[in-house]
Amino acid sequence: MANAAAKTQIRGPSRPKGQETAARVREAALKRFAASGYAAVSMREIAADVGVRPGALYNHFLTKQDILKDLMLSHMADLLEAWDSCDLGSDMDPLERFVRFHIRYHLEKADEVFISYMELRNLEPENFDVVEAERRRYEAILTEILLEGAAAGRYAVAEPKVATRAIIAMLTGIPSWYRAGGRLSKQDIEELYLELARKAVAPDAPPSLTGDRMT
Amino acid sequence: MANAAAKTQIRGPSRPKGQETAARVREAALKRFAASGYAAVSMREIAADVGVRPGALYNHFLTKQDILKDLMLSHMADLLEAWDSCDLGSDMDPLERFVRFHIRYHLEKADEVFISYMELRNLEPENFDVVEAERRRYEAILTEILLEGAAAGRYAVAEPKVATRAIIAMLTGIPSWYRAGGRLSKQDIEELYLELARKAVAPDAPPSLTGDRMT
Amino acid sequence: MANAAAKTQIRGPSRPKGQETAARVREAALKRFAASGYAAVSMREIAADVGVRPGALYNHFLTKQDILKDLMLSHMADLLEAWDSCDLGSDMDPLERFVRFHIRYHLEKADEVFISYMELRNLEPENFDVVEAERRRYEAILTEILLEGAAAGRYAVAEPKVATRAIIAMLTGIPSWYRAGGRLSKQDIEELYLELARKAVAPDAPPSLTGDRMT
Amino acid sequence: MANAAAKTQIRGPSRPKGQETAARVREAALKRFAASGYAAVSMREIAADVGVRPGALYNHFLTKQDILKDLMLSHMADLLEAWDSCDLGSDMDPLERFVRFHIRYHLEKADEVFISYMELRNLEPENFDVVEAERRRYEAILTEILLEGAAAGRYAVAEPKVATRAIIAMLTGIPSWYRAGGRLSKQDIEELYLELARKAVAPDAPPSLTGDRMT
DNA sequence: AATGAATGAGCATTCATTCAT
DNA sequence: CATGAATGAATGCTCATTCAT
Repeated sequence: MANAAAKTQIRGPSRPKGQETAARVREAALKRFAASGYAAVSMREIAADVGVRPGALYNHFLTKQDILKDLMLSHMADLLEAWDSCDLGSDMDPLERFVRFHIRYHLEKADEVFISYMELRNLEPENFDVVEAERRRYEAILTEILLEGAAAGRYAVAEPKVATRAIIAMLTGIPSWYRAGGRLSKQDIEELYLELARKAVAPDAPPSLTGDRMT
Repeated sequence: MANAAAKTQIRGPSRPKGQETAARVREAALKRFAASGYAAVSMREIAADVGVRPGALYNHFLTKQDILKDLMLSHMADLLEAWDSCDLGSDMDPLERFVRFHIRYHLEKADEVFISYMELRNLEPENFDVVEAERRRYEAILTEILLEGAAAGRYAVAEPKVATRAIIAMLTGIPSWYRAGGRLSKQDIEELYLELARKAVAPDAPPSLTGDRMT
Repeated sequence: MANAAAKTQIRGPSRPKGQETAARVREAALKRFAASGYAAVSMREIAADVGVRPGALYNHFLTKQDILKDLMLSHMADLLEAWDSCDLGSDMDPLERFVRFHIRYHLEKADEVFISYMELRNLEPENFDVVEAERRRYEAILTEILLEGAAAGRYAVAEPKVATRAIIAMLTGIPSWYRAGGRLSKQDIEELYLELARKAVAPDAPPSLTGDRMT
Repeated sequence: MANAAAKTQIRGPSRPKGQETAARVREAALKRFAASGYAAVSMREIAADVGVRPGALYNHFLTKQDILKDLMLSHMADLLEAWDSCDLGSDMDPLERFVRFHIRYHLEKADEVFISYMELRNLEPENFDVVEAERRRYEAILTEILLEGAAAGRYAVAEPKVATRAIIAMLTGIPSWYRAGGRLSKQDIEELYLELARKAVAPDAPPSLTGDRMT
C-alpha cells in the first residue's frame, strides 16, 4: 500500500481524525471520479459524501487536482507493489501468472484502474509524467516475460512491445463489461482470457500435419 | 456519411452558410472533446474555435449535450455503414477482413472513436442506449464471424462473445499508442495484430499431433 | 474625458444598453472602492448596486482588477486632459493657476482622487507603472512652473521637485477634511491654500528692513 | 511604548514566550498591513510570518480587527508620548521643533504612520473615534504653536487650523517618496521642508516696505 | 444566423474564527 | 500556548442557456 493513508500510524493514534477524513475523501473522490469523471465532480459533492463542509477538504488536500494526483499515483504504486508481492505460484508459467494477476487486480480495483485510464488527460503534466513512467514500468514486466519466453521458445512474438500492449488492452477491457453475478464467474473469465492470451503468443501452430516440430 | 449535416443537404447549396457553421461546430467540438473531455469543454471554447459568439451555437444545436449526441450517434452510424460498404476482398478470411477494417477505421477516425468510448457516461440515458445498441450491433458482426468460423472448424472459441470483446479491446487500444512516423507503419501494425488475433482464436493444434510437445 | 464610456456613441445609439451598464458599473465601483477600499468590495456588491447579477459584470470588465485599472487610468488621463484645457485665465500667475486648478479638480473628483492614491498598491505592476508615469507627468507640470518662476525670480525654491511634492501633498490633503457646508467655502479654502503655497515658495522675505531688494 | 504588550510586562520575564509571540504578531501584521492593506491580509499570512498556525493568533488577539486596533492605538499613543518627551532643544522656535520632530518620527515609523492613515476606514467606529481624537490632539499641538506664534507676531496665519492641516499634510507626504540612499539625506529633507513650512506661515513682508516690489 | 447582454446556478477556493486535544 | 480539524459564509469567476435586436 502506497496510499498516503498508510502514513497514519506514525505517532500512534494521537490524531486519527484527520487521517480518517482524508481516507474518506479519497474513497468518495474515487467513486465519484470513476462514475462521472474528474471534471464533472465538484468538491461540494465530495464534501457531502464525506459529511463535511467543502472548506474542510482543503485541510487534507491542497486542490482538487491534488486528490486526483493522490489517487492515480498511489494506484500505480499499489499496482506495482502488488505485482512484486504477488503470491501466485512462482512455478506457474510467467505469462499465466501475469494474466491471472492482472485480471484479478483489475477486477478488484476496478475504480482505480478506470480513473487511471480515463483521467490521465486531467493530470497536470508533471503528475502525468510520473503516472506514465509507472505504466511503462508495468508494461515492461510483461514485455520482459514475452522476451524471455520467446528466447526460450515457449512463445512466438514478432514484436514483444506490440504484443504487450495488445494483451494488456485485451485484459484491461474486462472490467468494462464484467458484472458480478453474471453468467461467467471471475474464474471462468480468467481461464478464457488466459487461453486467448496464451494462444495469441503461442509458437506457430505446426502447419497442421507437419510432425517435424521437434527441432 | 451519417452526419446530421448530410440530412439537409438535399436542396443543393441553397443555404451553405449555416451548414458550414454547423459542420465547423462539429469539427471543433470533436477535437476539444477528444482532447479535454466533454465536461471540461465549454461552449465558449467551441464558439471561439468556430469564430462565432457562444449564442450562435444555439442556432445549430439545441444544447451542448446535443453536440455530443450528434457526434457519437453519427460516428456509430458511420462505423456500421463503413463496414457494410467495406471494400476489402470478400474472398478474404472474415476475421482478417474484420481486423483490417477495424484497425484502418479506428486509426483514421481516432478522435471519433476516442470520444465514443470516453464520453459514454456523459450521454443522457436515451442517447446512451442508442449508442450502446449500435455498439452491440458492431460487436455482433465479429461474434457472428467467430461463430461461423468455429462451426466451420476454422477457429476455436469457447465463448465467442468473450473473444469478441477481447479482440475488439485489443484492436481498439491501438490508436492510444500509435503515432504516425513511428517505427511501425500502419501496415506493420495491421499485420502484427492480425497475427495475434488469428492465433488467439486458432484451432488448438490437433491433440493427435501434439503429443510430442513439451507438455 | 478619457473614460471608456466616451466611446459610446460611435455607431449611434444602436446598442446603448451595454455602454450604460458599463458606466453604471464604473460609477458603483468608484463609490464602493472609495468608501471601503478595493479589497473590501465584492463584485456582488457592485452588481447589486448596478441592478444586475454578478456574472453580468464580466460582459463589461474582464476582472475586478480591470475595473480598478479602468477607474485609475481614466482618472489620470482625465486629470491631465483637464489641465490641458484648463480655462483659468492664462494671464494668471502660473502657480496660482495650478493651485486653483488642483483644488477645484480634487474637490470635484474627490472619489477618483482618493482611490488613485489609496489603491495604487492594488494595481497590477503594469497598470501601476502607467499610473505612476501619469502622476509624474502631472507633478512635472508644477515642477516646470516652479523652475520657470524661479528662473524669473518670482519664486525661490531650493529644490523644485521637493517643493512640488510638498505643495501637491498639501493641496491633495484638502478633500480629506473639507465638508461642503462647513465654515469655510471652497472659495475660502482656495484663497487660504493659495496664500500658503505662494508664500512657501516666495522669494526670501527681505531680512525685514533691508530696502535693497530692487536688484 | 504604549504597546498593549507593555501593559503586561509588570511581572518581569515570567511569561516571555507568549509576549514574544504577540510582539511578533504585531510586527508581522504591521508590515503586511502596510504593504497590502488590512483587508488584503489574511490571518493565515500573519500566522505564517510568525511561524505559527492561524488558530494560535487567537491566543493573543481576539480578532483580526483587534490587531489593527492595537497597532493604530499604540501608534497614536506612541506619537503623542514621543512629542511630550521630545528632546529637541526647547529654545528652538516651536514651529521648527514641531517640523523636525514630525519628519524624524514619520520617517522612522513609516509603516505605523502609513497604516494609521490608510486603514482608518477599516477601524470599527469606536476605535476610529479614539484614533481620531488622538489625531486631533496631535494637530492641536501645531495649531497652538501657530496661534501663539501669530499672537507674538512671529507668524502670519489667517486660519491656524487650515495651516495646521496644510503643514501636516505636506510633511506627512514625505515618507511616500523618500528612499534611504537617495540624492537627499534625511537632514536635507528636514531643512528643505522646514524652510517651506516657515515661509508658508511667515509674516507678510511688512506692507510699508514692500511698495518697491513689482506689484 | 449572429450578436451583445443578461440570467441563475454553480464552481474551486479562501476566509476569520472556534475548539477539543 | 499551540495544533489540527472543522465551520459557515463569502470570494472572484465561469457556465450553459436565453433572447431582443
